[in-house]
Amino acid sequence: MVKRFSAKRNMIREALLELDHPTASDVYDYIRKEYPNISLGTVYRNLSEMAEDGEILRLSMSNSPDRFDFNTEDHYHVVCTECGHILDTGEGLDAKLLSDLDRAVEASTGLFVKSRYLLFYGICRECMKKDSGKE
Amino acid sequence: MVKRFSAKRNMIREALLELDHPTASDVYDYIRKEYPNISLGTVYRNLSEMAEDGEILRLSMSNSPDRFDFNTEDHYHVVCTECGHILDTGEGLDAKLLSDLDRAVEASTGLFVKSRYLLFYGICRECMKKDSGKE
DNA sequence: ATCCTTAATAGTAATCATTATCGTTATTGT
DNA sequence: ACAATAACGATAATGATTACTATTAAGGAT
Repeated sequence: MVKRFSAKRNMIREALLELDHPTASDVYDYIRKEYPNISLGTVYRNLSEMAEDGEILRLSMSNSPDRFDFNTEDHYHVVCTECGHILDTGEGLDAKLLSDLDRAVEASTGLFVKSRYLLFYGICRECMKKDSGKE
Repeated sequence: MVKRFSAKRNMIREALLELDHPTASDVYDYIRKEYPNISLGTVYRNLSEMAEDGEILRLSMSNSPDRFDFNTEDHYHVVCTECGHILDTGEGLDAKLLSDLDRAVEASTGLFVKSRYLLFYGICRECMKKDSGKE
């Protein structure tokens, strides 16, 4: 199936650059401000295809809609449990640590590790400041 | 809200012991074989409450329904991308490796890590044997 | 520049997982 | 036994996502 040029797909790319780990509906809302005639289905279809093609990443968070990331470099995500903000780890998350972890998992399970999905939860800097006053 | 005895909840506990990381509907089907009058809503409600209470774990896999784990010990999960089988890591997944990883993430993001969700993908032993014949 | 094939779209229906509602049932303390 | 209300079954509702269908529009061939 040969890919054709699509203005909508480019708008979606632009939205991904502009927004921070947006959901499909974030992207939809963003584009709709300028071009109210885009369809939510189009957003979902394009995001899914782009993720399928490896052009973007799909992040599945528990209990909330999937999010998408234009950054396909090897990196991971952290979620602030206070404000919900999602941050990227720098892409050089110590490769040795990760491969040691893979080896440990392999030793423990017998499964040959091909990839991993890591998500960290905690308190971000901003919320730490905000919270230090109260409690 | 004081918890009362519930025969259905005990059936759900039993199903969790019997089945391997089941979804809510796996549990429902399992119990229904013996007690066809159980309601799917009851299964969902109990599983959610038990997970909320920390009696069991809720695992959210991407693109598939949540799964539940009676084992609340500190451990992680690996998924075989061939057969879909979910395996537990032994619970002693080198605490030092994990805390080193936390520190690396903290250094990279500024977020103070409180917990993590780790999922590994790969090929399990059985599928490795099966596959070694072909290709 | 026009024609053809079919990718892409808008609009909407359908599906899937999950939660909420509500009238009834059943546990447990009095 | 009785009253208060947790738990239940049945089913409606919600939210996220995918599927369907008729229409539009890339872009290569004529």
